[in-house]
Amino acid sequence: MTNFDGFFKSAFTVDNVIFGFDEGDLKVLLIKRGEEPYFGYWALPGHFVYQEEDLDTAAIRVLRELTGLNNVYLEQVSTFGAVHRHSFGRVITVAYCSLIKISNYTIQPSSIALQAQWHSVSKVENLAFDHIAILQACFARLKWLVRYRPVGFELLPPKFTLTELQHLYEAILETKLEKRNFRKKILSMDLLIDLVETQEGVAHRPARLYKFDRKRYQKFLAGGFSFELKETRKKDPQTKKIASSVAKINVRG
Amino acid sequence: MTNFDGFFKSAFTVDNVIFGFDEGDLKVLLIKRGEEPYFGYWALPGHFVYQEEDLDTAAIRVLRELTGLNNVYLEQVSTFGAVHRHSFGRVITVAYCSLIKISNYTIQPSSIALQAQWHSVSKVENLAFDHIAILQACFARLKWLVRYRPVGFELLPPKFTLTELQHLYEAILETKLEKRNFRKKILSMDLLIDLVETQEGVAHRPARLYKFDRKRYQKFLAGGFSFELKETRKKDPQTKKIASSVAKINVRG
DNA sequence: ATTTGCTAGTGTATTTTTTACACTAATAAA
DNA sequence: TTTATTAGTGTAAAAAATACACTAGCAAAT
Repeated sequence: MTNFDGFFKSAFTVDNVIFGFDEGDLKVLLIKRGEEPYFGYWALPGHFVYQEEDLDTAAIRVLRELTGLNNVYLEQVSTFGAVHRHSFGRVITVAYCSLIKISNYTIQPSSIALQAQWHSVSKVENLAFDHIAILQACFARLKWLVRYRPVGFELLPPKFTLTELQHLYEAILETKLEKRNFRKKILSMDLLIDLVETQEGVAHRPARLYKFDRKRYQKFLAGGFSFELKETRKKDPQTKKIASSVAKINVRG
Repeated sequence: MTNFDGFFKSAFTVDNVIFGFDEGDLKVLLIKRGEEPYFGYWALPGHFVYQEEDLDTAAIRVLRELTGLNNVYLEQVSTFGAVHRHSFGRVITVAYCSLIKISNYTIQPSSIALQAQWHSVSKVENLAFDHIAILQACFARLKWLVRYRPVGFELLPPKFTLTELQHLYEAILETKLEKRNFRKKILSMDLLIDLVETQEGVAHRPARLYKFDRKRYQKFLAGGFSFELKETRKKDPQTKKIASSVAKINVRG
């Protein structure tokens, strides 16, 4: 047997892009680093993976240590392994995307970080390591995902209004959506349960509250599922020309 | 500074799921392992990543050593890192999906493997390590991708007929498509160049040959792109009921 | 020379979905 | 009672998807 010892000199970490939604704005949870390298920089929460620990387990651990949350949406997105991305040696990192309801979140005292804070995704800059690239990859994944899977609900409180849901989509997709059509589409999916309750304490007509029908979604998954959103069609003739030659071929089943 | 030496004891590999299309069937290129562990098993082509080598570079290297091909479609899919997946120690692997034109492929003498061979994706079983799971992940990715990006062309020879293209889609999506509608959709995308040439040596009306318009695709990417395929709608009432409550929301821009 | 078998390729009516836009409804504060 | 503000609806017109039956062109068989 050839000797492979030379290869067993690397480490790997997980980094977690934790998204939340608040005040009509998509946020990401960042920590301020308390050690070198990049001491004092904002960074994605992450940690080395232990020798006897699976990747997903490590990602769940990081999430739990930071937020105290256990059962949240978590998905592996991609792996970053540029040779010199870490000064300690060869460290590749597996990026995870998670979606949490901000209202559930409380900073944990046993945290790995000096401090943790929500930042508007659109305003983040200058993170430690290659974390900006990781954030971008996860944001791109979220943008994609939200069109085909009803993951948006993971970011909202259990009860929400259709307008809140629309604002969430608009924040993630960075676009405006048409109210009438958005509602028609969402309701036609039969994935919302009308709680026959309304908002309280608002200075205008109170909106109806809904919750996500998880059971119904499970049934859809079994039978093939597609979930897309259309922005108000642009008036710009150039764009329109391109859009009109776009084609789709769906498979359902 | 805390001592992190304990973490620098791992290795990582890349594994490459190389798809090809031949005889109306989707194939994957497998190698027969010439060393332990799993000596003699079929496996995905892969290799350890060198200390001074980027992940993508390693994937490209493996592909070149096996096929001699250089400029092919290659995409990172996901990373597998279960604790005991490799008997030498902790080894995580980054899975890549690549698409090649089978006609371009010739087995390289300097190959890493005892032998390499195309296998029908639908018939593969019993691979080394967790390679079945990796293959499944990459196949799922391809199935998804092909609906939204015109990557199918990477698998066809430079000149192809619409029927060949349809058969490719049918093989990947594991479904039947309706000829008239498939053609309408594909042609409406304006991504094919009509070569005004026809097949030769067939015992029936010869089909027209097309090639993929790469330049036009670049323009589409800039302006937002969507690519889907719809299967002939099922007659089964249960399925139909579900399909009719599926909703889509597209963003173009 | 004609027929047969086969695959290529087209026309189009119908249904479904998308899009756009203007309308009505309900609440608190002025 | 009026005003401001957001919630929520009706619907016509356009576009896209679907289904299905048709015609076209070639070689081999008769």
